[in-house]
Amino acid sequence: MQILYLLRFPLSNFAEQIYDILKHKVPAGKVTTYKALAEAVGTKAYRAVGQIMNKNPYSFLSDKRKIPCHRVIASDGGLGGFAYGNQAKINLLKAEGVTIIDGKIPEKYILRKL
DNA sequence: TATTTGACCAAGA
DNA sequence: ATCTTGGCCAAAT
Repeated sequence: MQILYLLRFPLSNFAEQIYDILKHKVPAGKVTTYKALAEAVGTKAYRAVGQIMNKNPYSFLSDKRKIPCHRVIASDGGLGGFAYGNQAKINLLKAEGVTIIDGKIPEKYILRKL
């Protein structure tokens, strides 16, 4: 059954690495950036990271693996996007203790090196 | 194989 | 503090 799941949601090595790093190095109460994730894998594909978050098969709603894609924000402290709507992203972050000031995430919450 | 598409980023004649 | 522009590159088409 595991194999069927993988066939249904084939992961490139790139996406898999991003998910893994995000899942293991960004705890609740902290956030990271698209850029930091890309760099952690040794690439400048910042935008590709966003696409991967958008389409990730491990929806935090339906899958137990719960890749915390709501903890990924833009490099300038802005929210970035969220597949289920930005308000949902804000709510999740707030629930984890991340306060948003004036639409931006304060620097103290951001992990820029992974 | 070629072109288009982004939840991006940095710089600014 | 905004807005624009050119660059970036994996995935999707």
